[in-house]
Amino acid sequence: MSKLRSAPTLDDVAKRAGVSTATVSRCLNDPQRVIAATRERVMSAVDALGYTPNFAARVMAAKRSFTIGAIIPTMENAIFARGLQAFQEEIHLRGYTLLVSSSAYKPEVEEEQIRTLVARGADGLLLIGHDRDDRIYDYLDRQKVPAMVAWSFIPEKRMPSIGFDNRQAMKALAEEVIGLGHKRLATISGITQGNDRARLRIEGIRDAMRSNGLSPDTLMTIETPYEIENGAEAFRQLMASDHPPSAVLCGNDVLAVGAVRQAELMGLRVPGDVSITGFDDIELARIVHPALTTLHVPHREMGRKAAAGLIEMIESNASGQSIQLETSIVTRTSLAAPG
Amino acid sequence: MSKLRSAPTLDDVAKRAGVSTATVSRCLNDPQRVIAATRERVMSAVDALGYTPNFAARVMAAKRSFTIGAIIPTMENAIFARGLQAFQEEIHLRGYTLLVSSSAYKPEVEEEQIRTLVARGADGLLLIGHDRDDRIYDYLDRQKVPAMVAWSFIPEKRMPSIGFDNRQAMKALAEEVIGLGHKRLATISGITQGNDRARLRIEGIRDAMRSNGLSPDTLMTIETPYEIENGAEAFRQLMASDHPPSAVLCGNDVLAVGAVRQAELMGLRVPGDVSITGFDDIELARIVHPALTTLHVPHREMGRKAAAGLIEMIESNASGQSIQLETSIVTRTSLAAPG
DNA sequence: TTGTAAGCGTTATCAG
DNA sequence: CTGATAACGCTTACAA
Repeated sequence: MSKLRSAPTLDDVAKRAGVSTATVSRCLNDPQRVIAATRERVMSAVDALGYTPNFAARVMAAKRSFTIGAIIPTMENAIFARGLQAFQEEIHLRGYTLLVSSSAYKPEVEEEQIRTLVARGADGLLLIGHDRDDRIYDYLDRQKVPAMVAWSFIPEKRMPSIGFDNRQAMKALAEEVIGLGHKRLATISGITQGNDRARLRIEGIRDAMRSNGLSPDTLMTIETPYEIENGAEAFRQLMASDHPPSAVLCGNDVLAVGAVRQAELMGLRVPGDVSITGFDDIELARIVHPALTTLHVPHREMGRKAAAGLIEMIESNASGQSIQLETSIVTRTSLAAPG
Repeated sequence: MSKLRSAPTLDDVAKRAGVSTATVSRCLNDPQRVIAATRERVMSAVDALGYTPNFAARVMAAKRSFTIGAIIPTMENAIFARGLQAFQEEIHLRGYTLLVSSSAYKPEVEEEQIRTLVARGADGLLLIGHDRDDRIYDYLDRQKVPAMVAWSFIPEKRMPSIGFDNRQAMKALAEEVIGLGHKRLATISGITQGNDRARLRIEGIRDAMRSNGLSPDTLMTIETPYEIENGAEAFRQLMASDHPPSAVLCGNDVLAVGAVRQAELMGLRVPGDVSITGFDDIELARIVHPALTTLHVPHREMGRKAAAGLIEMIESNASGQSIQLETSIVTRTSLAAPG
C-alpha cells in the first residue's frame, strides 16, 4: 500500500512525469540543463501534486541552505527592528531566508543560539557588536560559517563589521554638549559587560571631556539594562546626588526617554533645568516631550549593506570587508545651554 | 585519508567512544536508556570533539524539528514584539526554537512564508488573525502541520485561536466615548483587506453607535497602513472636513500617536478640541503627549498561552482549543467629554 | 543495554 | 540531455 497522503516527494513527481529524480531535481535547480519538453512535463507534475521540496533533505545533500541567521540582543525595543527589517528585505531579494533569534543580552544564550543556527545549516550569520568569547569565533572558523558584525565598526577586529564608530559618534555629541557650556556631565549607559557599543560610547564622552579641559573622572555613570523604567530610575538617582549634572547623555534613546519622563515627574524642566540626549534616533525620540536631541544612525542602510556584504562572503568565499557608516547629530529640543 | 577538518559527526563520536552510532544518538536524545558508564564515555567524546548534531539530518530522520514558525505582519512596530517575545520564551522553555518571519501585511508574502516554514520542517505555526485563503488551511491540513491563530478570538473559525474579541473590545471603548457625549465620531483604521482585526474594530464602533441611537453611517472612516505618518495625515484630512469629528477612535496606538502629533501641529488641543483613542496599549501610548486612552491587550499572556496551546497540539496531536482573553480600557488623558 | 542496518528526500558524480 | 546510484548524518525498529 502506498504512503498515506503524506507530502509528495521528488520521487512522486518523477514517477508522474515519467523521468528520474535527477531530472526533476535539475528542473528545479537549474532548469536550463533540461530540454523544454521534459521540463514542462515535470513542472506540471510538480504543481499537480503540490510538491514542495523538503528543506532538510536539500540542505543535507547540497550542504547549502540559503538561510542566514541573525542574533539580536532583543526584539522588544525598536533599536534593532528597523535595521533587521532592511537586512531581511535585502537577503530575501537575493533568495535567502532569515532566521532571527534574540539573546536577551545574555552571552551564554547568544552562544547557544549561534550553535543552534549553525547546526541548522545557516550559510552565514549576522551578529551585533564585536564583544564575545574567542571560542565562538574559533567555532565559526572551524565550521566555516562566515559572520558579519553590525552596529559597530572596528576594522581591526577579527570579524568584518559594518556600522559606525560608536566612540567617535558619542564624542561628537558630547563636544556639542560641552560646547554649550555644560560642565557637570552624567551618563546613563546600557550594561557594558559584553557590549562594546555601550562601552565605547562612554569612552567617547570621556574623550570629549579630556580634549575640552574637563576631567573624565567627574563623569557620573550609571549602567542599567535598556528599559524605559531603568532610565527613569537612573535619572532619579543622578538628580538626587549632591551636585546633580546639568546634562545627562544617555547610551540610547530608550534610556533617554525614561530620563525625560522622570524629569517631568520630578518637576524638572528639560532642557531648562537639565539637558538630556539620546542615541539611535528611533521613533520614540521624536515622540517624547520634549523631543530628543540624539544621534542618528542609518539603520536601514546598515541592514542593507550588512546583507550585501555577508552574501558576498558566502558566495565568493571572501573574507569580508568592513564598512564605516556616518552618523549625524539630530538637534531637537532636549538639549540647550545650561540655565 | 580522513575528512579534512570538517564538522564532527555522530560517527566520529561513536568511534572515539568505542560504541555504535545508535548509542551515541540515545545518549543525546534519551540518556536514561544508556548505562551511566558508557554515557560518560560518550559525553566526554562529544565535547572533546566539540560535536554539534546536524540539524537537517536529525529532522530528516526523526520527522520532528522542535521548531515552531511564526509569521507576523511586521517587525517594525512594537505591536507584535512583546507578545512574540513571550511566545518565544515559553517555547524555548519547552525545548523548541522559534523561526520568525514578517509578511509586511502582504497575503502573498505570508503564503510563501508559510510554505517555506513548513518545508523547513516546522512542527507548528503561529499565525496572526484568521483572514486568509482557504487554500492555505487546506495545505496545512494536508501537511499535518498544526497552526494557532493569535491576536483574534473567533471560536467558530477553522483554526483554534487565542486572543480577544476585537469587535466587543472596540465596542466597549466606543461606548465609553459616546457616554461622554460625543456624537460626531471618526475612525482611523488599518487596512481592513485581509485583516479581520481591523475590520472587526470598525464594526465594534458601529455596534456602539447603533445601540446608542447614533447612525453608524455617520462614522467617518479612513483606512491607512500602520505608520505614525499615516495616522497624522488621516487626522489632518478628518479635521479638514466640513463637520470635523469631536472624537477620533484609532485602530491602533501607532495611528493614534500620529493623530495626536498632528493635532499639536495644527494647534488643536487634545482632548480639549478633539478626543483621540488608541488600541493595544504599547509603550508609545504612555509616552506621547497627551498620553493615550487606549485598550489594553494582555500581549505577554497571549504569547505564553499561544505557545502552550500550540505545543499541546503538536505533542498530543490534539485539534486545539480557543481561548478568550480579556481586554480593559486604560484611561489616560487623550479622551474627555466634548468641549 | 547495545549493535546492526534500513530508511529519511535531496543533490551530485558518472556513465550512457 | 538523462538516468543510476552513492553520499549526506541521523533516528529507530529489530536483533542480539
